[in-house]
Amino acid sequence: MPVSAIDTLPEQRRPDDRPRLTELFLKGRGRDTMTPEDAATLEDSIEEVRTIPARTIVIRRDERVRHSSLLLEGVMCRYMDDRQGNRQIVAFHVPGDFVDLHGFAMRHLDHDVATLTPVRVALAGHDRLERIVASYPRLTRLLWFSTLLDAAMHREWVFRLGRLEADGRVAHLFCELHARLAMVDLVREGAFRFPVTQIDLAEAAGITPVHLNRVLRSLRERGLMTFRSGEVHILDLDMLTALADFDPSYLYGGGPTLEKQGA
Amino acid sequence: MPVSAIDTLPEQRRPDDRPRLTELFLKGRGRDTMTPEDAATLEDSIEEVRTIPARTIVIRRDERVRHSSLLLEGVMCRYMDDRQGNRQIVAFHVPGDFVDLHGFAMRHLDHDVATLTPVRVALAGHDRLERIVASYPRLTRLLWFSTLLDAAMHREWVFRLGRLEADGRVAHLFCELHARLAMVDLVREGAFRFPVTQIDLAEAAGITPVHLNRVLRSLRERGLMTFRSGEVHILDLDMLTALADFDPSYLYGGGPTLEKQGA
DNA sequence: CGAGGCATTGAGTGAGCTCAAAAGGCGTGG
DNA sequence: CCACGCCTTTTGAGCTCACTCAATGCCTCG
Repeated sequence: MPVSAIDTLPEQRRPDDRPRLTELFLKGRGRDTMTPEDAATLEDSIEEVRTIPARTIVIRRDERVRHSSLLLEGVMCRYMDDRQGNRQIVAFHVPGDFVDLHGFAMRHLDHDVATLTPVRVALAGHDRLERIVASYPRLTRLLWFSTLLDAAMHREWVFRLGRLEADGRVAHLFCELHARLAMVDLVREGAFRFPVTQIDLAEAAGITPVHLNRVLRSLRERGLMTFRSGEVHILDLDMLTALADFDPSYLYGGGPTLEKQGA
Repeated sequence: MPVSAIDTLPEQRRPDDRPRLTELFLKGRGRDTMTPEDAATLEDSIEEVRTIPARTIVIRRDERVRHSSLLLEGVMCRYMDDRQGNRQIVAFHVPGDFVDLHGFAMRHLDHDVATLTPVRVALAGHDRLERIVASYPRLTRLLWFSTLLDAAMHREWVFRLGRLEADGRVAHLFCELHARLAMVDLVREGAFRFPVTQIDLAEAAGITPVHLNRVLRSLRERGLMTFRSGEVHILDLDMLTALADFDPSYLYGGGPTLEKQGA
């Protein structure tokens, strides 16, 4: 359903918003270990800010990419289609996520990237990232780490799809979104906006839209959560967590350096 | 079932096997873009070679890690257990894979790592990798890329579990293994060794061992492939590929620089 | 030779699917 | 402003794939 064409509305970058654009990057995951110089360097890698409409394909698989997108506002996703056109969403992205940073090291992607809502993204040029890798090892490791966070989420999705039943999958999905959005301060009293369709959720949970609808009804009737017109209300996080077998530690709250045990 | 305890048998490193240990790393995926100096530097990061028995847990989740393992021989896996003890394998590893290189940038892992067969691994110290990041940007990007390859495989597993039915999942798994093992020259006339149990395969495919067994029978009866006593024979790769909706491009044969299309 | 793990097969059950239909929401054009 | 159309959401009915439970055979190893 996403129409192609990158209808971009380039914005003017004002000098005074310099330290602003990347402020959500790795927030709650070790951003604070970044030196002011690292932060400024990262900020300098942003060449442009774009506004993109909802339901737009931003990058097609196999396409050569020359910049990476830091999501500032809105929701994006990455997905793959099978031969019959059935879609599997492999990642949701929320503000603060470097959506396609892996495109820097991979040169081209193995999946499509699209917006689900209208978004604002900050574009980091790969030539500038190249300079970071050449001269800022600590920042380089943080960028690397952030792509590994995505990999950790992928693993958790594998777990979700491999081991959980439909209600657990949906619960897990919302537990993850709740935790991730909370880290960038987008949750208010257990509620957050996530304006996607039930079809999108079904394509991420690996179930049919019809069954997803039934699962949502069940979760609502059990008093665990509601999803209505893009608004999520978590009513019983403990029960939802238990149903999802959810353990947020894969999100690396605190960042890479936070140790759990000795040895 | 894997017993804990790292029963390691440290080997003596002979000076003459210097250029040998890392020779499978990124083979078929841009290893050739590595300069001799890069290759030597990588080789120098290896501190030790270990032999580890089958069914041994090598790294437990949350454990602080100080070196990363390049698999030389054998099969390893990464997995996560749910609260009831059901296991989901999230990755298989074959020779040439840097099994837990992500542990370098993450400091601790969100899953366990175990051997499935007896293995030989080369251990790269994180302090030496740190020096690579500080001084060898091109090699750093290749290391980064190799962790992103794992992420790409994770995504494909998400697709497999989210969109395929049991026979497709199993077919996909074997298509991937076939392609990956072929890259490191471990396939002979469509046959390769993969000495794991049907239980392991089931834990990777997200189905029960009983059903996996039925699927294997079906694939065998349809003349697509056989799996017997750790030996895989691909009999009809085209049909298997079609059944699996398999497209090997996510394995980045040729490496990061190989472009597919312009723009 | 016995024990334990793995592989295999059967029978019955159930979660999630397909097919189908209808209601609600929203934007566009007459 | 209303009507239409399209997409999304919702619900029902029947079916199927994969599950559970169970039993048996096989193979390896002590």
